[in-house]
Amino acid sequence: MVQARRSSKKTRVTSLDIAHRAGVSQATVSRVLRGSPLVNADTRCRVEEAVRELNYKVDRHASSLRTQRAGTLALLLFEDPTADDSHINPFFLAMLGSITRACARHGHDLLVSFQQLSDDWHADYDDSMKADGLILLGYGDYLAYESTLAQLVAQGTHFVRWGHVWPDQPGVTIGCDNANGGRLAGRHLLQLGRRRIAFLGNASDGFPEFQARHRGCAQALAEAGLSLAAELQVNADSTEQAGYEAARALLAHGRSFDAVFAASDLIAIGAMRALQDAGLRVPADVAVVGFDGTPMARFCNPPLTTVVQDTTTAGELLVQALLAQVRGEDAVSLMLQPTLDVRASSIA
Amino acid sequence: MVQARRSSKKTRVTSLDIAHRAGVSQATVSRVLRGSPLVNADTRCRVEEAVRELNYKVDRHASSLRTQRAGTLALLLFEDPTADDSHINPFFLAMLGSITRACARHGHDLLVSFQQLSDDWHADYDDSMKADGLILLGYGDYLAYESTLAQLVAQGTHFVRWGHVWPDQPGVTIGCDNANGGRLAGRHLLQLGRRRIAFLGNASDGFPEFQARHRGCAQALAEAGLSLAAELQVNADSTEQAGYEAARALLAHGRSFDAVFAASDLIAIGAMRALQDAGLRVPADVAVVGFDGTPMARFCNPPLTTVVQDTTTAGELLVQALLAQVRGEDAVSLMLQPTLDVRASSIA
DNA sequence: CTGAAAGCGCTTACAG
DNA sequence: CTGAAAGCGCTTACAG
Repeated sequence: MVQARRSSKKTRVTSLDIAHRAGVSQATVSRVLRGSPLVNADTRCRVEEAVRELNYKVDRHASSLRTQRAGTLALLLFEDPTADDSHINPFFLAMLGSITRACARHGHDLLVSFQQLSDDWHADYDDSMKADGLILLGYGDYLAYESTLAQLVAQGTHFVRWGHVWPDQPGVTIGCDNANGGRLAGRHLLQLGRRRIAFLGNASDGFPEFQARHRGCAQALAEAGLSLAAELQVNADSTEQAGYEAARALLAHGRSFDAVFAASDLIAIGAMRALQDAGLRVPADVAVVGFDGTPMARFCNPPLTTVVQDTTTAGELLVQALLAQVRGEDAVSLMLQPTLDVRASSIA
Repeated sequence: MVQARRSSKKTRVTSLDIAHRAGVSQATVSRVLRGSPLVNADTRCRVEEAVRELNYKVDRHASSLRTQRAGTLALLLFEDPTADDSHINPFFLAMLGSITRACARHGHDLLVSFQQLSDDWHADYDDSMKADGLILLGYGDYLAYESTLAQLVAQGTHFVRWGHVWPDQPGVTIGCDNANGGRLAGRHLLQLGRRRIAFLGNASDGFPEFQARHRGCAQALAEAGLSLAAELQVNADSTEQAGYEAARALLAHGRSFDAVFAASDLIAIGAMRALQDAGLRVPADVAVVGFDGTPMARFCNPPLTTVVQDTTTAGELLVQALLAQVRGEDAVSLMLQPTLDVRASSIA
């Protein structure tokens, strides 16, 4: 099989070309480029000039082959297999953005890959040396891939995960204090005089983040001597469609409620539409609070009160924790504190 | 500087280990893994078994160093320097998603990088062999980087660009038929009986895509013997904020209009808010049409009529065109036809 | 169909 | 401070 060469391109400039031009050995060129202090200032200048003149760039493959380090991290984004093509969860998209920037700040490249939880993805990126470490991001049933995490640890693969933080979890996890986020939402609604709060979102064991949001909200109510009524909880995945349907189900059952705490912004936006379609006013009849702090929350009508996860900090911490591991240092799991953005969906 | 080794990890399995285990030469292992037909079926099986048993993965750096091909594409996303961290244009985020998937389908990895137009980015990814080719995506003033494109061509860098398609452009561009999109929007509004159509978006030479959308809409009006009034055009970047301000400016001037065609969904969503804040009803008083077909368009209130760019097809075509170039084949620029999604922001 | 060997372009002890 | 040399792990003519 004949592969076309990049015919239009001049033959590649190597460190040997630089060495000739600068009148030094190839080893010295390498030292200059790696920033070694063992180089005479004059020599350094000559080499740097040659590098500039010939527009030389170090070959990453040769360098990585030698050093056994890729200078690259891989982001594996796990998607709900049912997700349609254009529909990546906006929260994870925001995370992708902040992780990309964090990688750049730390001088690393980022490989991005979308995966299904069911895939046999494993540590392919790591094993083939494409990346020094993995960042795992995603939704779907946590239980489904817990065993894979243990395997990654056993193999010595460097990785960090964004998600719910448990006490004895395999590997390093950075996550949001979801319970506290739920508490913020609950207290806010209580302050507004709401008493019958519905929770929309899957609160089963496979979805520990949603579960913690639910638990936190329940705690806030308990502090006030109230409780989150079980019949006002409806399961929903994190999609607008699921939120719409969950709110419809709630209405269909004829149960009275004066507030909705949705486990995600998408669910909240879907729920608001269902409420409005049913002739209810938001927030006059039903106050709505979401979770995530996605850009959409500002644009919907009415603008959505939401528990904000700071994706910029999250991305930075994920990258820092991963690079620490790569350097052989210890990294620990930790939780970020969310904040509440109050908008018109909850206050009149 | 002492670098910690990945101490917890067993020493790396190489093709030589596989060769020993399978009782063949290392060269044969490589042949099997590359899918060479010059291997006995039996031998192939033995090698494949050893690969499985030892969980061997080809070292990408060694392979790429030898073949001079990275098996990786790089996506350079150019951002408005003023963009705040969490605020990547949702249209480009959707493109990122579809490009990631398209790369996976074609067996390539994707490196993602955010860049500022002003940066001296150039062809770093290509020169350092990190990627076989570049996908350029972004907004901001086109004129600002046209010369850089010519330079890429001169260097023989493989790249494709998403953007406005001109007749004699350097390199390969895939883009939307923006003029036709503008025509779709214009005709739609005319059909609804609207006559005084405002255009929100920067229609200067530096923004050829917006300009084409404006031109197309003007043509639709011209076909009906009408015209797009110059005093109803207000510049706006593609942000919700800019859309809000542009609509405010329009209202402040006291000019009458019964429809808004916004150059992007973000502009449209901002404009809708400004109109509603001013007590106008959408669409009863003013019909609004956006451009892009972002997910947000469905969620806002009222849901937004918008000219849809098919990001899935766009991503696939970008990757195909780039890989064709990498193989040494010719690739040509082409335009995708947009469609119109009619929603409640234009029809009652 | 298979093996021995060269070589991709670096980095880094080692010797001076 | 600098150079000569080994070697990272592959792929692919070349010879059989």
